[in-house]
Amino acid sequence: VNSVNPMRQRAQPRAGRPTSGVLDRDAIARTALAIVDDRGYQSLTMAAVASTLGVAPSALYNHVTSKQDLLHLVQELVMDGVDHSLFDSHPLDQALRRWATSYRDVFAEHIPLIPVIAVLPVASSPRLLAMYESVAAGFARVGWEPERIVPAIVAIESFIFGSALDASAPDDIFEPGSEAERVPNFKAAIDAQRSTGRRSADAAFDAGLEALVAGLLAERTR
Amino acid sequence: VNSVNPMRQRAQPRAGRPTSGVLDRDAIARTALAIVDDRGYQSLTMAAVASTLGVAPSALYNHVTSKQDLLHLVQELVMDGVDHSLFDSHPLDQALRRWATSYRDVFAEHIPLIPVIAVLPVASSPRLLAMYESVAAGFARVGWEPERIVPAIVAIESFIFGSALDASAPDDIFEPGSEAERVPNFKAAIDAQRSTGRRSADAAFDAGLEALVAGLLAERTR
DNA sequence: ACCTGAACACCGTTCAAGT
DNA sequence: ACCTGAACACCGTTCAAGT
Repeated sequence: VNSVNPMRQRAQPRAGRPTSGVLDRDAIARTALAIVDDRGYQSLTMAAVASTLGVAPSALYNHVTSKQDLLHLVQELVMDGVDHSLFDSHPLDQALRRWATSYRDVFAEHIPLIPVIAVLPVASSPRLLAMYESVAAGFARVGWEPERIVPAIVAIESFIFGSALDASAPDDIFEPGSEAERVPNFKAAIDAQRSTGRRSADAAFDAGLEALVAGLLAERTR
Repeated sequence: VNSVNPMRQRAQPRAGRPTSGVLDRDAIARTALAIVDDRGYQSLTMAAVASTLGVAPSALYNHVTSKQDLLHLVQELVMDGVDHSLFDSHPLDQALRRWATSYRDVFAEHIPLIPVIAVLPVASSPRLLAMYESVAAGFARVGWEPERIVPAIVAIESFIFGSALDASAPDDIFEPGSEAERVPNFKAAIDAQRSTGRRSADAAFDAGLEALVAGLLAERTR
């Protein structure tokens, strides 16, 4: 309005290319992860990421193509917590257990990434690809038939994703309530499990992982 | 505007209580399911349900408390496709296979319901409760220790949900692309699996289900 | 009791204008 | 090349007004 207005000198950035690059994909990804870690996925909006970085939401689109793309970046960071280091130094069953447990624990904290990773082409995720190579090598080393390796990996991964989902649910969802006397077998099973003092999600993960690993590694004669 | 305007006589409903009850929870649920079945979950909006029923979106809130509540109703309809009828007439392993397969097939078509059902209190879903009773009775009948039944059910269910997610993914996501020579074991496993001609999701479900059922039903001596 | 219509508080995303 | 700011096309949900 006033061309000599001293307010023209401002701390706030104006439109136009900034002198220093304020944004890049890595900074955006880390900011997104920080938001998720302390406020959860429902708080992860493009506006929240932008405001944390001190830019307008539209500025993000110079670096990421979409929110889906942003979630891919977060997934890549989060995959760091999955431990597939044991496959070249330990027995297969031990390496599988360690891998599966760390994988479940990571994704139990990142449920909304599960649908993202499930449809993500592995070629676009270096860490996912490195993980699959480690696990595949672990199976190959003990002489598995090549065509059975991918199904085994996918089966364990499916169990992991389902278990992560389950681990994030409240503890009391199995309470049959007023219908208890109409489902006596289920009610008895619930009460018996609860009396062990363990979370049913944890007991289920342990029992399922043992069964799956034992079942897969057992010699088959069909 | 004009008090003698003949347009006051209209086909469109006005505000106020209609002479016949046009809406109820069941009609809303069936309309929602119909939209999902032929246009998918991304088309399931409160506005779409309302417009199909010929009402304003806000009218739905006289019958459902939220979209989450609407999804519960859809889940209840969809659970009808899960077959838990074999547990009182067939061997446990056969009943488990039939149950798991139908359960996976249903939820592969209803992926967005998986997070809904994972946190849904069973007391609020009669069909979910009936299903758990059947499965629990199946385990009890063959003499399982009561405290092991719920973990076994939850483990299989976790595998089912993960497998449903996996079944909905595109077929070519495992293609390592330009990174192929850096992941030789994984590449070889992918090629070997593909040469079998089966979808890896289906091979994984079969292998995993066999391993899980065999592993769970095997006598344990720890 | 149960509808309409207007409004609210968000979303992700696009794009012209600026430097 | 990379930012701002305005705008768009949605969402789910609330609520006063009406019958």
